[in-house]
Amino acid sequence: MSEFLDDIFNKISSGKSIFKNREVLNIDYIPKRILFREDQIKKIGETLSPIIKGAKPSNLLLYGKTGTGKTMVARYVINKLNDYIKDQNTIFVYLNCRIDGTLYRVLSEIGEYIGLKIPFTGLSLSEVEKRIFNHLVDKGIKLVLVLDEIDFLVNNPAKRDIGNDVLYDFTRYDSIYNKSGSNSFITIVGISNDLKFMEYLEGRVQSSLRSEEILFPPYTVEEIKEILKDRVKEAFVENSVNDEIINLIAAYSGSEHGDARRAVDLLRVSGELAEREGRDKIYEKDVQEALKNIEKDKVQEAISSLPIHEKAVIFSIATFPNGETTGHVYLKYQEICNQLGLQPLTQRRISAIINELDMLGLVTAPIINRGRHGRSKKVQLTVDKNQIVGTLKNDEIFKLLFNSI
DNA sequence: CTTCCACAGGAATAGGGGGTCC
DNA sequence: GGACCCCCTATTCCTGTGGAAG
Repeated sequence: MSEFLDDIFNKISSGKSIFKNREVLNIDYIPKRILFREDQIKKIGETLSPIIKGAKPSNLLLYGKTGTGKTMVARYVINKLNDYIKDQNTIFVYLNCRIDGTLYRVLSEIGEYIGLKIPFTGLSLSEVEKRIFNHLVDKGIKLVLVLDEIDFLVNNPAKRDIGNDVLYDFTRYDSIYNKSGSNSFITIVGISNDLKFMEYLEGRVQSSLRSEEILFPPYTVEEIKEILKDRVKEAFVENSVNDEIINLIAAYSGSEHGDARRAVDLLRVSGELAEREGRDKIYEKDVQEALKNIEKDKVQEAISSLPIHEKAVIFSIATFPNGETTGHVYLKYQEICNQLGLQPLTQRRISAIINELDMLGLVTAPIINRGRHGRSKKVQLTVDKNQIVGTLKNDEIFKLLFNSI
């Protein structure tokens, strides 16, 4: 047992690492020079530049799919801009609306950034908003608010109205709320990878929010290669990653829609695999292995963090290799609940859970019409069944199910 | 051309858990 | 302590619907 560990640790400590600077491969690393995004950087810079003189820049929207560099570019420009700003009361706030989760948390986070203590629950949204605005007016703060994945504030039908209301208030702050002559303002930089995002926005919010729009196209495979080369130079010891490996990674990750984040991630994991074996070079098999690992980790993480009923549902789905209708999945689910001693939820709820699993990318659930046989969803696993079973075997409650078979 | 299946998915509601404010 | 707030899960009730079977 302990020789095992010694073995691993020895390899790492004695063998010289193939990494020179691992940090370069982190998701939130901002490189010193950014490739293939000059136009976007320029445009954002120009739009925001009035703030250097204390004037309000117009609002801004950044569009593009995942891994096209939106976040990185936004942060890059803001960091640079910060160097030019002497005014204590000019504040840049970056936050990710999806990670914060709810509108309330987004607001309280904003509050925190501008030096306001907002309890993490208990207040009404309008109260939080009022406090933020009052504080901004009092201190004369100039706020540039970068809202990453801003679509999360309005793409939830249940909360769409509230999301729109709050965004509207924020865009209106300068003219309505702040009439007392202080020169405080709010500029919003929205980032979205959902191109349908606009449909969720009410007209009144749209017009003020989208005064400037900047598109981030997917990277081409060639561009991804260049990006990878750039990172390799900084991150790895010389000669540990050759061009073939770079081409391979670029091909794997770029073919779909030019996702640079995925490419860099793949590079990092490949490197880690090679390092773990004490090698000084990345081989092709490392990349393949890394590809598998990334997928596996994602699935495992997604499933193990699921609530118990959702686990039961996905397990039910997993028993039908060719997809099944909601009704049959529900019957199977009830069966499983009985075996586990669980009170089954209603079908309505299961239907919603299936949709949630769909959103997580674990299943597909397109609606199908079977005429006389009604209308349903054809629910099918998109990941390997063995991964589901494997993960659930380690689950405290699901273990019972497998032991009894 | 009509029927009618097997659900989808919206709306209203409840309740429990987190809290603040006065 | 009471009024009130947000968040999330879940229930009940409901109306809507594409197309094979008749």
